[in-house]
Amino acid sequence: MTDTKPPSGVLDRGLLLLSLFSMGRKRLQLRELAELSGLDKATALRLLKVLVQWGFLEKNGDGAYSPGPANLRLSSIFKATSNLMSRIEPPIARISARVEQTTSFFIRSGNERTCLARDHAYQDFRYFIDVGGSVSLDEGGAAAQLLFAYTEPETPTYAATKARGYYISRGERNKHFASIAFPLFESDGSFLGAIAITGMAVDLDNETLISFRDVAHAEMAMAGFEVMLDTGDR
Amino acid sequence: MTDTKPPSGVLDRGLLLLSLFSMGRKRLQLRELAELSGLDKATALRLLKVLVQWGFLEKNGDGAYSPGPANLRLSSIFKATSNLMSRIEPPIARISARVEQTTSFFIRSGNERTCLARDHAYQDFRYFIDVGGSVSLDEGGAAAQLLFAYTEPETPTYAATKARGYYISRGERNKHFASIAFPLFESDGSFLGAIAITGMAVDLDNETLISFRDVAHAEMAMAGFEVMLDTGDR
DNA sequence: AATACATGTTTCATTGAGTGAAACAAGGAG
DNA sequence: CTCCTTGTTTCACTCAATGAAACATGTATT
Repeated sequence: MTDTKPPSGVLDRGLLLLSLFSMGRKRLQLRELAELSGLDKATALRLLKVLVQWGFLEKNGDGAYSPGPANLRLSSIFKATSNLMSRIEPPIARISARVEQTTSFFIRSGNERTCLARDHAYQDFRYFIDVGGSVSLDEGGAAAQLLFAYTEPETPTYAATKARGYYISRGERNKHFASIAFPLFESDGSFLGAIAITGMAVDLDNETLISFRDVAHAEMAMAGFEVMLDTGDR
Repeated sequence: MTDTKPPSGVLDRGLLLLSLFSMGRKRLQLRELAELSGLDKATALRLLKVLVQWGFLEKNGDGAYSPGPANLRLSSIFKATSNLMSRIEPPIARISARVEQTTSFFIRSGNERTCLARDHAYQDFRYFIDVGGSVSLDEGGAAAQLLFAYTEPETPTYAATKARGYYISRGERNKHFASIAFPLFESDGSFLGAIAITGMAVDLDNETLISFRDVAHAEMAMAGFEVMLDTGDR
């Protein structure tokens, strides 16, 4: 119920409070925020006032807090700036067109995965979260497993995933869907996030999914990204 | 050149750093951030590290900072939560359709105005900033004048604008455009922001603009907003 | 090459801003 | 009316934030 970490540093604590909000917890009141963050009520209250003052949160009539308009402002600057997003959208769209399935790019953001780019091919499922949306990593899915493998301390399971280079999930989040996820690296070898290709489980056996990965690898490589880490064979 | 206020409070300072970014200043380096905020280099550096750690900023290859993906996350929660935005979009769209001009809703956010909603009617000018975008109030425009009038201490000029109930600008920001802006209030009488209707100056004489305001007033009233403050005639 | 300059990073003694327990206030529920 | 929950204010103590200075690194200028 309670998080086990009350972080030190005023700014850390403020940003922690902000980060407690998610699509699943859009509105939180003082008590919940204090509980989830592990902060004292008085401390949380003081920080919240500042966050409201700057428009990063807003206080609703019933006393609950929710994200404010300042985030919209910064988000649109982020979109305009992020060369990652403008670089990644074209190859995502091409992969999506070639495999005729939904292709997404996820990054880890705290303990959630955020969808930075997505192309739906011809399908128009409303099941999928939108760009900018995020879900807890604990809810699983191929992309979540992959993000864990590359951002958590190494375990045998994670090491296996990394050695394999992809993760396939069937019915993990929704029983009718199947996904393959694989890592994406910057050209300097730094880990960026997970590409996931998702479609109806009945259409996609494992062999097909792996062939999709090959298609995606080729497109991403052409766009200047790395898809496999050098294992240092020199 | 330098801002005259180095605010106290660690969280304040951190959020100040975030708020320095705008569509006009998408990327800032440590020196600029320290200068603009009035903070010591060392202090700014420490705060920036935290902001990067949580994904609110990211450090680009050349050492410059820019807003990070955490903003995208919170922005999409904001959009999903803000009943203001979901309430205001339909009437904006209807006004836009009826007057066949671009209709926007601006709020004041610090010393800038942020576009919370917009409908372009049939036009597709790329001149306009997007939803979420913001520009300094000092750059003027009808919406800026109106936001000033309702959020700054009263002066004769501001009082006149409030008494009139609208503000018309011609060629203030761009010589080919003309706008009319008027205030929007919550049903409890609290000030929300400015509605602005903008189009080509040649098409829009003042009489036309004022008739647009009447259209907009009717639509906004139907959507449950107040458009004029009671002058207390009881 | 050598020098000067601009920008980023680390260190450390000082102190004042942040902390949290407790008391207080304001509702709501039973 | 009383009990319980949630939000707000107060205040003495102390730890985390501060900023000057030294250091590192990189980029122009001569």
